[in-house]
Amino acid sequence: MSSSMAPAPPPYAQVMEDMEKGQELAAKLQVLLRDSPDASHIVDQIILSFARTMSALDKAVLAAIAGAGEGSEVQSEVTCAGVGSSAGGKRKAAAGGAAADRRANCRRRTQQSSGETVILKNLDDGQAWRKYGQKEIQNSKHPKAYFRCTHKYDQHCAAQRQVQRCDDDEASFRVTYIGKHTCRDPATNAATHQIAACAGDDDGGLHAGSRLISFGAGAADPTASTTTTTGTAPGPMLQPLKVESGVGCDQEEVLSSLTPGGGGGAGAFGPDQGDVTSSLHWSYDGGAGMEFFRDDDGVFDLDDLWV
DNA sequence: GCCATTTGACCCCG
DNA sequence: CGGGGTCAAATGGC
Repeated sequence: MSSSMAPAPPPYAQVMEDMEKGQELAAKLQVLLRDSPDASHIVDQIILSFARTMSALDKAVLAAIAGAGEGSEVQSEVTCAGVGSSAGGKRKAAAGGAAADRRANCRRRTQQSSGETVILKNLDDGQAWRKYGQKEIQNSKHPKAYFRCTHKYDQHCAAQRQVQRCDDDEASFRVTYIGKHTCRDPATNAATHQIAACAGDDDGGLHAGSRLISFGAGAADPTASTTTTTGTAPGPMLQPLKVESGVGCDQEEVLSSLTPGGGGGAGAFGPDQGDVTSSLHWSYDGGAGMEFFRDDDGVFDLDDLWV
């Protein structure tokens, strides 16, 4: 967030300033509430919301300044889309030796270029993530875990996130969000419903329906894969949940059905890993007014700001 | 049996 | 060439 972004119009500066202030205050609040896992978690969410909003706003402004044109493709989405990748493309060339370049056409995202990085103590953000990889990172003590939206194929949701435990603060995680959720996850809604219960629950949050994992408090390794299965789509059939008008928060019917089976997760693994597939809580409606900053297609209603 | 996680291999980019 | 991101077979829980 370079404050030297000269052309930033007043409204933008104003918003950013307020956001930063809010984030700052939230951070302070977190210190005061560190005794309460629940409260701490909520503050995490608040901080995350601020971060995301600022990032989104920042990008939107940059794009606008760049010249209404497209050009600004900061990252070249990993699009292997059609190339029978996930569908039937089994790999297994290693053994044989015939390195079938199944990914020849796949383009990798340029580094972790764009994405909103935030430091969190809790990893559940209300979204359903599925871990697809983990890597030891060169200058880091902890590995980085890679997640994609559970509905990546279901609903073509491009959201991804990378989680890595901070080197200096073992209790915190550096979470990078890449892409936006374009899916409509039932679990999220259910979660929204649950949060209330969780909040008042002193049990640490681990509840029947809502698998809330509360980190922070216990010194226990937060990284342990407390697999929270998500209320993923019950079957191979993808439900027609996609919102059409894109507008509005996707919170309507609250389903109470959580994951049928799933779960799993090999129990054996050595090192730590900042992972945890989350599945509950609220979706970002908390920020109320913030919702209008983000749109389902990376299109921001700047008009409202530029006035 | 289904599905999420684990983990090593593969591949692209700097 | 090495690091980092992704894939997919294997593994294991429910």
